[in-house]
Amino acid sequence: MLMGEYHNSIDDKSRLLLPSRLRTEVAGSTLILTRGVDKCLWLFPPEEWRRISDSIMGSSSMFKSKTRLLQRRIIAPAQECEIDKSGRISIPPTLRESAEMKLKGEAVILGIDSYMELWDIDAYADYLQESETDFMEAAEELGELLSLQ
Amino acid sequence: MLMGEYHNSIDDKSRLLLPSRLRTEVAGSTLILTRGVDKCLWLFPPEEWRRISDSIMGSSSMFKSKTRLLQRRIIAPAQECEIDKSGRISIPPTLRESAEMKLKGEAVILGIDSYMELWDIDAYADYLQESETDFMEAAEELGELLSLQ
DNA sequence: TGTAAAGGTGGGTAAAAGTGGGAAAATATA
DNA sequence: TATATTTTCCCACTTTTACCCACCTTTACA
Repeated sequence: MLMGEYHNSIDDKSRLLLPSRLRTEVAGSTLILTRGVDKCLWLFPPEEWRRISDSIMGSSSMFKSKTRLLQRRIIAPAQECEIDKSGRISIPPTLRESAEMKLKGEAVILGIDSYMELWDIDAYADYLQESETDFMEAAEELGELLSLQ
Repeated sequence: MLMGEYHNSIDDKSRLLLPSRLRTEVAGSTLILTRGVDKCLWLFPPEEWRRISDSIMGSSSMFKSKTRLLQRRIIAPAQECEIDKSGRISIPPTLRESAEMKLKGEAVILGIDSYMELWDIDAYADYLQESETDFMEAAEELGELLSLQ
């Protein structure tokens, strides 16, 4: 299970080192990188990506507007990427820019169960701050849910 | 499977380079270009185009107004186009203008499973912004779908 | 605390991808 | 038929990417 929050920097060739703790959790050297919901990138092992993309593509038609939205925001931006011999992935410029990640900038890498999230460090700080109230609410709801069990 | 979001520019001869990653996925050098739903162009491999056009023409009659609309918006504007030796297609001016794409302007190329979408970069940014709320909704629904599996 | 191994960083180089533009061919115009 | 305009084809140049290797830093352990 992927876990952990790490801060690594993107080099001037748009490469990002994946922490070795996370690397050992994913089987092969191929991952799927795409735009996430919110201002971040998602990084999936291939089988996990297949689950997501199948459920978007499966029940859908290019003639439905919600399908097209999901296809354009999630499916289309996706890229296969290889982990190089030093454990880095190379982030295509279009994807990097969509998450406001800068060359030579600090990135946050989150391990979340079966996938990873990549954030620009400032964008992530902003996100956490903006959503503090929502987080408190969510925590309350979770508390109620748990006390019922 | 076609995947990826790319930004290339249209040159002053109305030519657009198709990213090599997408080119390798389509078999031949002939593609069908037509107007898409929303302010974009659709680019199909011939067999995929046949599927779409058959399904529009098949279930329909020229004496139904909605059929005529689909025929006029999707079927009629379609053009065959060839990929040249440098991997570019030449976009006919009428189609280019229907998607607000400018000479020497930046275009967004989306790979979506079995076809491609072409957008003017500003028009695409506008589209994404306008549909942000819908996207969040669609993402929530997708989340519920996935958690049931 | 020395040494080896693993983890992390930077950069050089060759190949591939992308860009622009000239010349020839085709089409249109006078 | 001569001239102008557009389109197509091709070539050369520039930029980007992929791949590799060397080295520096941290960690683990004797």
